[in-house]
Amino acid sequence: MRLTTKGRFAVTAMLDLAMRDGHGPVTLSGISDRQKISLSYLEQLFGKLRRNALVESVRGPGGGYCLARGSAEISVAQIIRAVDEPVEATQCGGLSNCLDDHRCMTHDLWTGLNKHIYEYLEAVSLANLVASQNTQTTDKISIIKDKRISSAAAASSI
Amino acid sequence: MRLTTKGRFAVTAMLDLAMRDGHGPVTLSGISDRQKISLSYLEQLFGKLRRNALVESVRGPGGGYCLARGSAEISVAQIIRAVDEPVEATQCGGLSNCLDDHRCMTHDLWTGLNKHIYEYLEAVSLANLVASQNTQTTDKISIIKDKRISSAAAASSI
DNA sequence: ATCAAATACGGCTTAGAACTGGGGTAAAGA
DNA sequence: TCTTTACCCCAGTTCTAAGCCGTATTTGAT
Repeated sequence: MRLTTKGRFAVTAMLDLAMRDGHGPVTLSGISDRQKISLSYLEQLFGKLRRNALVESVRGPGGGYCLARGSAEISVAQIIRAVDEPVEATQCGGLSNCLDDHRCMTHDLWTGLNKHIYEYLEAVSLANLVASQNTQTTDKISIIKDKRISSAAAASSI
Repeated sequence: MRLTTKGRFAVTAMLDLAMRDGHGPVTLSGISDRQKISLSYLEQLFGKLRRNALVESVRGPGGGYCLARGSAEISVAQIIRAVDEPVEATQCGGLSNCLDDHRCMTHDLWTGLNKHIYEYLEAVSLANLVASQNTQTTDKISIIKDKRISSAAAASSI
């Protein structure tokens, strides 16, 4: 699984949708204003999100986008997978044809890492994010504490 | 923290180094042959690794690169950080200037995610990888088992 | 002492991905 | 009919990924 700004933009936009869930369709220009993402880029991203059945669209005045399911049923992993078409992580290309020794030395490594990250992101739903958004104050305190502990790491803006 | 093929190439190359540690300098052209990474790209990557004090170079015939420390002292996170100069994950740019409500909605989200991934990669050293490389057979079995459990996820080559 | 080969080192160039911007068309409501 | 929206396409820009070539430096051979 790749982790780039593209996926983060998509998650940000979907979180914006989730926070307005139940109040009718949300327009892309609204998301563009609030989240400072260019409108045409949002159109491209939501094209993929729609084709992956994560959102539904309504045309015409008062139209926009809605979540295709409940926010608890949509994970961060699903969003990133929808917009970030997966590139082969290992050199072997597939799963089975890498039996010849060192050629796929790192196959196990990336398989394990991908699995770990994937499981973590799969466990985080939009509903989780909305909830943590609403308890922002207490969260921020705990995050500041964390930053102090691993200050060197945080400073380099990983 | 970004996760791209660039970082994976760097880890693969460093793992090649680690497996030959103690047998004198390792040439980039050797790594290029074994790992199928272009020589010029390796040169670029090792420039960064050297400037980040992860490897040491020896010029001239018989020269090459050695690990700057023991393989147990070098983590995957350090390698990725060395070659993948960090881009700002959040829109706020910094840490403190994002108090105005929804503008940095996703700040906490990415901070938490980055922390999680970083800690995982920080815990994996080159020595760990070399060790798992030597017990390859048993590892592969356990990985195959994992694949079966989350088969849908693995199939999409995350 | 000189030459040639091996190697690291650094600047330059190309391919592709990540965005940005604009135009036009279709649907739906006012 | 007019406006607002999604939807589609293409062209341009900027940045990263990846590859290429010239130069400096060391070593070994002559």
